[in-house]
Amino acid sequence: MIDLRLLRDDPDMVARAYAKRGGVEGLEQIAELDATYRELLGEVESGRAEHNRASKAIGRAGPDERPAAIAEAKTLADKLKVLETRLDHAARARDEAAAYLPNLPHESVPEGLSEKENVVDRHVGEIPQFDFAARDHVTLGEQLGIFDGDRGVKTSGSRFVYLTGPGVMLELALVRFALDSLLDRGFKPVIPPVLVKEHAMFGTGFLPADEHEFYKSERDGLYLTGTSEVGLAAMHSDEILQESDLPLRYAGFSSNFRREAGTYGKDTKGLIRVHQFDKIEQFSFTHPEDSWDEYATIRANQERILQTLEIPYRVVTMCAGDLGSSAAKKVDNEAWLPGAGRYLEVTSATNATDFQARRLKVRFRDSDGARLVHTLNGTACAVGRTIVALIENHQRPDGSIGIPEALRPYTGFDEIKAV
RNA sequence: GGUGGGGUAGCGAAGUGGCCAUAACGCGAUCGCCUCGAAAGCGAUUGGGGGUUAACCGCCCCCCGCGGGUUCGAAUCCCGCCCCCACCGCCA
Repeated sequence: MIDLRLLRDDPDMVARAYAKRGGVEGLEQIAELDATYRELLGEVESGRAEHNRASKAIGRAGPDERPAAIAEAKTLADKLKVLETRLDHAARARDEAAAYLPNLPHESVPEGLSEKENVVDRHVGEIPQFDFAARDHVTLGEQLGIFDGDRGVKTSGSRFVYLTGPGVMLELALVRFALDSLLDRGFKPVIPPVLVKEHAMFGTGFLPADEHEFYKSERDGLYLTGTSEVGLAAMHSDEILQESDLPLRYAGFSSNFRREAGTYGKDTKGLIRVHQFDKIEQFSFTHPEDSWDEYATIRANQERILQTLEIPYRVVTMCAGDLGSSAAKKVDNEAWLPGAGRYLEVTSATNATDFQARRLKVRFRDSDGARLVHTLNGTACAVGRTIVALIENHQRPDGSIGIPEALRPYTGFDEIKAV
């Protein structure tokens, strides 16, 4: 949710900002709905004031004045009821329309309407030069018993896998490694609920826009989250935090569930695009003035993890048209996959500014009263895709995988032997 | 799932149809007085959202778990839901 006052005070600025993302439909209507709402609100409020006065007068009235006073108050009450119904409709119409408005892109976000216009900023790390034909992660993974895709399909359908043997050890090692690299930087580990109420999905901006992306338990009215961001963001909903407690930093670990609707035929094998995967996620609640510094912190953590794992990657800034609904800015790191011969998104960092905070009502108190915080999220380690990048980049001619130095204390072994 | 009790400010808690909503009372917090300093004591202050305003002041509206209803008027009465506590049942 954006601040509708912005739309009220400077509609051109808002329209220009949205035009950068490809425009939004019905911006003028929303402005009109808002104006109608406020006009009605004024009428209702003065109606209520009048009625309150009449009503209170009854309490003080003597027995003979009472019937007349009651009759007068009743007339006012009836009139009010009609107005209040209209106000109610107006508020609903405005809020429903406004709920679809995405965040305003930050000025540093490049122009562009499709992912083709995302900007590659930098390349980091050595691309490995193999003197043998590099295998892709599907071949390596099934050969080495890291995962079992066929049985995943048997049990749960396509895009489900069993992670097995060394795959499990690798996952647990990566999780603990990523967690450790955040703990000493003030991130508190959290395993959030992955089944959440509608308000959490709405508050993070995944609803109403991306409904089709998520599994839902209709019977209980709960959604399976596609990222621990949801549980972490909602953790402080309806709270007023202490200014001195900011930034609040969390390292969330959870399984994530995505329906991957509309991706039929894309990455159907292996760990790249699955309905269920585990991930360590950074999430920060910050003072609004500090959120871009925090953004840099989160991104630095992401890059450090990739570098430490000796995975080459490039940094891609999303253009305005490719931003998620809550994002003012989004930057991805894409790992190079020597086997597949392409780059793969392995991390993503978003500054949602006050967009989620407004919907979730997460505020802090300073001398001006309660103000909205900013929220940010960024992958620390998406386990499945990191395993993909890791094994493709650290494969050896004989089909074994070398474990990067920094991960060995966590795996307890320094290679996955060829079989 | 059943029965009983409960959800009011940062916390505890009073209030069972108007004179009780910034809301009694107590605690905590902040500021001031006192003090060399502190404690004690005394005094003051101490919620959120919204409208009006260029902004401030002011004025007004809304908020007693959530949503409906009854009434001129609801924290208070009625209905539904959620959550907490206790016991029972069921399950690990």
